[in-house]
Amino acid sequence: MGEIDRVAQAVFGFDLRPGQRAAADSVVSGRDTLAVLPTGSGKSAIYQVAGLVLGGLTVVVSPLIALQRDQAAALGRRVKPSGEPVRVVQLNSSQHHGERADALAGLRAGQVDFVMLGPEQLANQESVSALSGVNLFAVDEAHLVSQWGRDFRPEYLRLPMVAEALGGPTVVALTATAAPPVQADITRELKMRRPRIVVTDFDRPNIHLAVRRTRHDLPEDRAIDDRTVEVVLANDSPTLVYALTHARCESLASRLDLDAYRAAPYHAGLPAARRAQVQDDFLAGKLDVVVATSAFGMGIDKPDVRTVVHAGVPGSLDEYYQEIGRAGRDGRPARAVVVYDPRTVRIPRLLAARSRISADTVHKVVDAVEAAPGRVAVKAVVDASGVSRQQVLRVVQELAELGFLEPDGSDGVVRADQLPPDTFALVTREGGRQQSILRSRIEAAREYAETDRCRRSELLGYFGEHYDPPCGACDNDEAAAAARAQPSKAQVGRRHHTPDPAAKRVRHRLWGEGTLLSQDDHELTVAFDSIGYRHLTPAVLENGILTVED
DNA sequence: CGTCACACGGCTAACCGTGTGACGGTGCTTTAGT
Repeated sequence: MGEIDRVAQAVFGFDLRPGQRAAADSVVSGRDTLAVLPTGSGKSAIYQVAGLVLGGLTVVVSPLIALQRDQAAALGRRVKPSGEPVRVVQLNSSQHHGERADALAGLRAGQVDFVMLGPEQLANQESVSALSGVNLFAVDEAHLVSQWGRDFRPEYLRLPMVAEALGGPTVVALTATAAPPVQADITRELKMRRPRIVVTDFDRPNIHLAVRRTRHDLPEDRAIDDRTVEVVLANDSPTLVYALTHARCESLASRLDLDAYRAAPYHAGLPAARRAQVQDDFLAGKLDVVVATSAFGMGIDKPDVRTVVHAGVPGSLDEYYQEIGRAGRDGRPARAVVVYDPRTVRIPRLLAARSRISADTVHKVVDAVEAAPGRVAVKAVVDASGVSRQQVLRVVQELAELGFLEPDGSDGVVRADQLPPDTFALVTREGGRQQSILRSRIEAAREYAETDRCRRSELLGYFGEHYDPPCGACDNDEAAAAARAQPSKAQVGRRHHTPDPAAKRVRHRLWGEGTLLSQDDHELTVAFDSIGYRHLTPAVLENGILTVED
């Protein structure tokens, strides 16, 4: 029995499962590691066990203060093999002065095993300078690096610089969902060195998949609400409904409330206390239905959610899979239903368009950077340009990726060179590239809703996993079986699917490199690094437009 | 970007086309003032 198993047993009282074990092994041997493991499979055990085996300080980056708090509380109850308690501290803005001072003092004295914090804390000199002896740098919910780093929380993209400033510890990134292009994005953005990627089977066979169309003769909102209520009534609760706007959350929750469900809305427009109450009530079984935006879900571990309904298709299948993954964690049958109305696709489209950095912002930031000689601090650029810190960080990040700037782990931006005259055009072009990736992800989600093929096969195909249809547990397979009049049960259970973590890399004459996700007689699906998802005819392989790399 | 509610003009009775404006997600932080 190795050190890893001993620590897992002695400290946590369980054996690691194969995926956890493989990831922990890789981390302990010093390899940067990305672990893509299904929700509820104990991803945190990986950095916890590996951190204790490696010794020293483990920095854990986690997106929500509530998650940091939960993890710290759970970990702080553990006792090391030496008999000492595991020492965990947090750093965030909700702490009292004394609490923060104690945490910093403990860190400076080198008495801490784990520090839990958000990426923003790592832009804070006081926090960073207290960290020493860091042997492991863990990024939880790592898909957010890709999902939020470019716009919403740009501090996510500064993590690799901080890790380097901390002496370049081993990096472990953990997530439940990441299609191959997202995996590539995470390892690239975190600047992981020769990353080992551990991916376990994506399929959740107990979740039945279906899509219901709305009535097109009704106004959009009414059409969605009607069909969603119908679907909720027809399925078992507890139920989680995902809506795209606050207004839909409110109207659906009140309609379901009238239908004698204990239902509540949940979105970022509600006061924090109310949100906490809804979450607690849902976990405690005091609510049948929560109607939420994407704000709901991270850190929610409720095993008996029977139904997840999407009132409108989200902006990507990555988000979709993340959200339906909250159904049926107890392994018992559960259902995921999309209420599909082509009109609602405008919402993800709008949000994608809005996430683009404005030309005006790019101009102001570029001007401010050019006007200051040598090393410029982000704060100085904020003051000089009149642009918000968030927006400045986004432009600075783009300039860094283009190789014009070298940001460092502090608040500084190091100018490698004079900015070339076409800087503005290059940043804009990069923005256009990001836009086309976002649009292709939206289209892939829409295609999932519109397909008449096996949904499991389509969904897993998006994640680069081959699955031979039919699954027998989706609406399309059931409809096909019914159409054949003599449904053959022999099909079910005789299925073949293989995780394909080493999906083939290909090169297209126009679109450059990408990952081949699926291939059959009449269609190839490729996720291109430059433009996102595209469907191609197999002829492109024969005429050499697309070539497979070794 | 796209949908929809509402107002308006046209023009004489109820309604049609056109124009206009409102609306739309995710969290940290930090500070000023109750």
